[in-house]
Amino acid sequence: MPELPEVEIAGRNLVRWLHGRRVVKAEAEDTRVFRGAKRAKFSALTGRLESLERRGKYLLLTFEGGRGLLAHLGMTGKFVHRPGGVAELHSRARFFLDDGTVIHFKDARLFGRMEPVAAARLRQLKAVQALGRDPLVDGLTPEQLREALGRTRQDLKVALMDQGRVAGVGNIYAAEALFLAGLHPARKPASLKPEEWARLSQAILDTFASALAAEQGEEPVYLEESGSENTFRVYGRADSPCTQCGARVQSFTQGGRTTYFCPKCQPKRSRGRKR
DNA sequence: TGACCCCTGGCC
DNA sequence: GGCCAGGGGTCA
Repeated sequence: MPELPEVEIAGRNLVRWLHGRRVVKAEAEDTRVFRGAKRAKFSALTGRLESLERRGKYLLLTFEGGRGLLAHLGMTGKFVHRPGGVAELHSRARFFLDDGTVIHFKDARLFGRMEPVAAARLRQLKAVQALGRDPLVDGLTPEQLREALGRTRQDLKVALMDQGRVAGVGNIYAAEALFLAGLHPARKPASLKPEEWARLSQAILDTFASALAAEQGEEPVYLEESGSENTFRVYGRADSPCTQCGARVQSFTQGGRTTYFCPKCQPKRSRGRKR
């Protein structure tokens, strides 16, 4: 399931696959992925891809002729590039290219979103306007992170996952970044010291950077898909020994989602960190 | 802020 | 057979 790094890779793949090629036909299934948007509008997404931008977990695509597409992968969405004439399980929309290949948008659970809209309106869409700072696009200094999270009374991890504060951090990378920073997920943002903001902003950037470096594959594999392996430091490791200190990793529910953390590496009380 | 909803599939 | 899942949206 895609968070910022996976969406970034999806965008890079699309750009690569469409480079120097044209979409000769676009077609979509009648699914809730299109949120009531007219399928005919999707069919109009032909020609060259003029630009592609990622904001948080959203992709903003502009095709020639001023036609745009807002895409969100949801929990199980992905783009794949296939030879023509190959059926693809859960394919919800397809771009047929002038070299005979096909780009499928697959989505088993239909939590994804594909919204054809005039390119000029892409950035004005409410979903895009509501996004907070994107760490990779806009940068993320300790001060900017504190500015984005510091005034809420939500738990630190819940605030981190709020797309209106920082865009692109989901459940997995929130857990990973907090572990890297040595911060308990239930800390209150107001209690963080300057050095803790610094550790956290750096941890977010590092977590994304290493995920991006590891995911330079042709095709994304999400955790929980068959054949996938848990390479995360704490995420999904409840009751297993911490990869850093050996203490038992714990989990609890926070904001409706499961949080994983190491009680020893991420103490509830603020404390200096050994170096 | 929290509860529930949308869906299907994989795992125990 | 039941539980769980990394997304967001909406409602009270």
